[in-house]
Amino acid sequence: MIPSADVSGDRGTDETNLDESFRPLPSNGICERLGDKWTVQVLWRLSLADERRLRFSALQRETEGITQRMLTLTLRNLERDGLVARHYYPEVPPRVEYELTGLGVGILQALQGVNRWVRSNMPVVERNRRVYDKGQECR
Amino acid sequence: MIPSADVSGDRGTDETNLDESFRPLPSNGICERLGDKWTVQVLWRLSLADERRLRFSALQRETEGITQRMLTLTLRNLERDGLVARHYYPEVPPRVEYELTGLGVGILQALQGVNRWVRSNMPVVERNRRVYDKGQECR
DNA sequence: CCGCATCCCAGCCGATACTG
DNA sequence: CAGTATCGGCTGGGATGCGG
Repeated sequence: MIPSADVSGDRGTDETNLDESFRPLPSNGICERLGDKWTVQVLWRLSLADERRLRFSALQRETEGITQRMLTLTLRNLERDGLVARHYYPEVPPRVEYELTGLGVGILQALQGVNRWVRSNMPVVERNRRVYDKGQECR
Repeated sequence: MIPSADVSGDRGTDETNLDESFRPLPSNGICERLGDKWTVQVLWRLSLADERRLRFSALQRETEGITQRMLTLTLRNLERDGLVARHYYPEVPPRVEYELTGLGVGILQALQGVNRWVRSNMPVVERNRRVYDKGQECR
């Protein structure tokens, strides 16, 4: 479904504007991860932490609505990708802390563009949706 | 009939580095859309088109592996959000063309950061995954 | 040519209960 | 405290067929 494996990072010298600047598609690979329900939220929470590390329970408390199961799964995937580091302290009771890696910080920075776009344009999109739905309902 | 070009770019005063710069979370809203399997691919294909408009069939041909059903649904959602404009010509046989709106171009630009990140860092992530999986299999 | 309707399955994700 | 295990619902999305 995508020949994703051979990206051979040939430096990102170019672009900022449209036209010829899109060579590869941003899709798939990481984007699957980012598409997961909780991934971005969790990364974001980690980036906001006063201390750079957060305990599992703190992370759950601060991530509105996430279940223990999903937090575990999300963190496992992020750890596997190398975006988050897990620190395990075999005490009693056990303590586990998570922190962003350099890679994790990088992807959050890469998401800033989307973040800004959403902040300025989400209201427009929502209006568009209402208008569209309005137009549909009387058929 | 399209609210296209009003990407009122309200200045990008802030950011570039982490710490205090993340106020709102990028999650949800549009991100649900972007998380859909085909959304980004389709937007990307539209941006690559020599002519700014593409017929449904052309879009399907150029989007590797998408089904008719999913292309229809994806385009409907993008149209609803105002990211894509639909042009219907009631000929026989019918012809329908799609093109990016200003909003659609804008979100693609916003995705450039992610695009670049993926290009430079995806190989690292894939290596991380292999290492992690290696470490897991012998338990 | 374009797209809707139907059927159906895989997997995500939530709820809940159990361990070290 | 920080998981793991299990069950089950819901929905995204593929396959196929029909209709204007």
